[in-house]
Order: sequence, then C-alpha cells, then structure tokens
Amino acid sequence: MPVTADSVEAGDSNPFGVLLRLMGNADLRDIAVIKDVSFEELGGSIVAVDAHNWLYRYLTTTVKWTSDDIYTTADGEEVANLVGVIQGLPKFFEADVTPVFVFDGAVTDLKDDEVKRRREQREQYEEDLEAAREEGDAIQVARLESRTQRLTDVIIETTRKLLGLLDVPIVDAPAEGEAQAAYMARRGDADYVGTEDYDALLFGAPYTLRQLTSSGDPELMDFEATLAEHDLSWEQLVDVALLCGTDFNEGVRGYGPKTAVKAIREHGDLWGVSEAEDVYVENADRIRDLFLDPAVTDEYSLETTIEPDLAAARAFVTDQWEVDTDEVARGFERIESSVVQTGLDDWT
DNA sequence: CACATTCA
DNA sequence: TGAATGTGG
Repeated sequence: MPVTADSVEAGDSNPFGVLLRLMGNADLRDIAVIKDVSFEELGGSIVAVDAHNWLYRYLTTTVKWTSDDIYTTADGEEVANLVGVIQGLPKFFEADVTPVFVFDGAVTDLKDDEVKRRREQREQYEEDLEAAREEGDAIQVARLESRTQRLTDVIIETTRKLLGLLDVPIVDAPAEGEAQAAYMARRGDADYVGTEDYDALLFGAPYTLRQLTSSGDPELMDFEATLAEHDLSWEQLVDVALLCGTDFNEGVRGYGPKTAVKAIREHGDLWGVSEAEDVYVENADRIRDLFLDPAVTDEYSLETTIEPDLAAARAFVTDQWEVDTDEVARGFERIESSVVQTGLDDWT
C-alpha cells in the first residue's frame, strides 16, 4: 500500500499538537472484543506504539503528580516527557517487549475543523487559566493546566532524541501514527499496536494493546474477533463508527453502538442506512477511505536489537535538561538491568 | 477516554 | 436498555 497524499494536507505538520479530545469514539468499546492479557505473555513481541498517544498519557497522568519545577527548565520549558520516557520504557524491556514508536506526520484536512475547534478551545482554557492564576485559585489552575497540556515541538524533539540515544526504533508516519502502526501490524512487522485509542480497530490493527502506561496488565483488542462477534466486515465496522461518530465526524443523533450495528447489518452499509432511515453523514466516503486506505509508508526499518547509550541518555536527561529525580534515576537503573538481562543487547 | 447521571 | 450529557483526568 503506497503513500497516498490525497487525503493529507501537504507540509502541514500539526502546529498545535493539542490533544484535547472533544469527541472520541469510546462507543467502540461496547463493540470491541477485548480481553485481558498479562504483560509477561507478550515477551518476545514487537509493539508499534502510537507515540503521541503514549506521551500524552504520561504527561496527563503519571508525570503530573510530581511537582512542576522538577521538569521545568530555567527557561520555563516543560520537559515532563523525559520523565515519562524513562519511566515508561522499563516496562517494555523487562517483559522483553520491543517498542517501536510511531510518530504522527501531517494532519488530515478532514481534521482541520477539529483542529480549529481544539485550538479555539485551548485558547479559551488558557484565558481561563490566566484568570485563575491571578485569582490564586490553585484547584482551578491545576484543573485547567491538565486541559491545556499539549505536545510541544520541544517535547516531540526531546523525546525523539532520547529514544534515539536509547536505541529505541522510531517510525515517521506520513499522516496518522495510528494508521501507520496498524499498517505495520497488518504486514506482520509488528505484533501489536499500542494505543488507548479505539480508532486502531477502524484502521484494521489485528491486535491492539491498551493501557500500556498503567501499572496493571494491558487489554487486548481483537480485530477479527470483533468482526466475527457482530458478523460485520471491516467496511461495515467503519460504517458503524461513522454513525456513532469518529474523530473526523460527529455521529448521527440517535445512533449509539447498538443501534448502529443493528442498522448496518440490516441495510448492509452506510448508504443503505442513509436511504432507509434518512440519515446523512458528511464526508462519509472520504472518512471511510481514511480508515480503510490511509496514507502509510513502507519507509521504515525496525532494528529490534536495542543497544542504548545509557551514559549519553543520562547526560541528556539529567545534565542537559537538568531533570534529576528519583524516578528518573530508578528508571535508568531498570533500563540498564533489563536490557542486559532480557538479551535485548546484541552480544553475539 | 472513563465514569456517573439523567432522559426516553 | 440505550442514548445523551457532563465532569474529571
């Protein structure tokens, strides 16, 4: 599947990086076949991690409980991501799981409206935040800060740099990282897609791991089992999502997961439903295509032998960025011992 | 996105 | 029971 630039806004590398979610598709959870797995049984596998999703997860949950000044440099640059990376990687290494971080490329123009809405929303939050700071309302400040959290260029760049020093493979998606990760998994280059996003299912990711950032065991979302469970084709599953709502469209009022599945099965596809039940989904064909045939690339190489330059990585985090916490120190120790023990090192 | 609450 | 809506993270 070649790179198709049709549906991608050329050269527009998401300048906002905002990940405020105005609408998601948690509705898909009710449809998806999900089972619990243990991290141990993933040993030896490769996980294509949706890098933005993973980072965001760390920035909004794990890291935010440490105090700001720890990861804010003298110039006011917030690099909590460095803590997240060092804290999050050991989990993979210790289970002998090789992560591959897939970064987003250009933003799809269909998402323009969405991005615009998010930016406006963010600006509003920042105004409120300023006001809350002036009033000294600490609780409100904390709440709004979590909402304005975003992946800045510095965060993306320093994350990439650090992953590079740790010899963790990186892949650059032409558009959606999620789509690229799913593609790699479908080709068999990765065993799983790692993301919290249910969209992975719509991109046809055979197996998706959720909750990779939390301490418990992950969830496994099974694509084929999901289709079989509801007797749907991939195309039909996407149509179901179009009715419920995706990142690219608002759902049709009155259609949740149950109703949507029922309708699609009854009428075959979205057009059948449109005709029979008088509903309309804007840009349906384009969005459909975005999930079924997204812009992806074969230009990637996966080096599964990880040989981190720990000295350089430590220097980067603690000296250059002056992030020196117990969490970071422990994270490095765990990385050091796990990489050696699990044989991710190439000593042959 | 998860979870709780409310409405039909 | 399922859909819609609001809140917290």
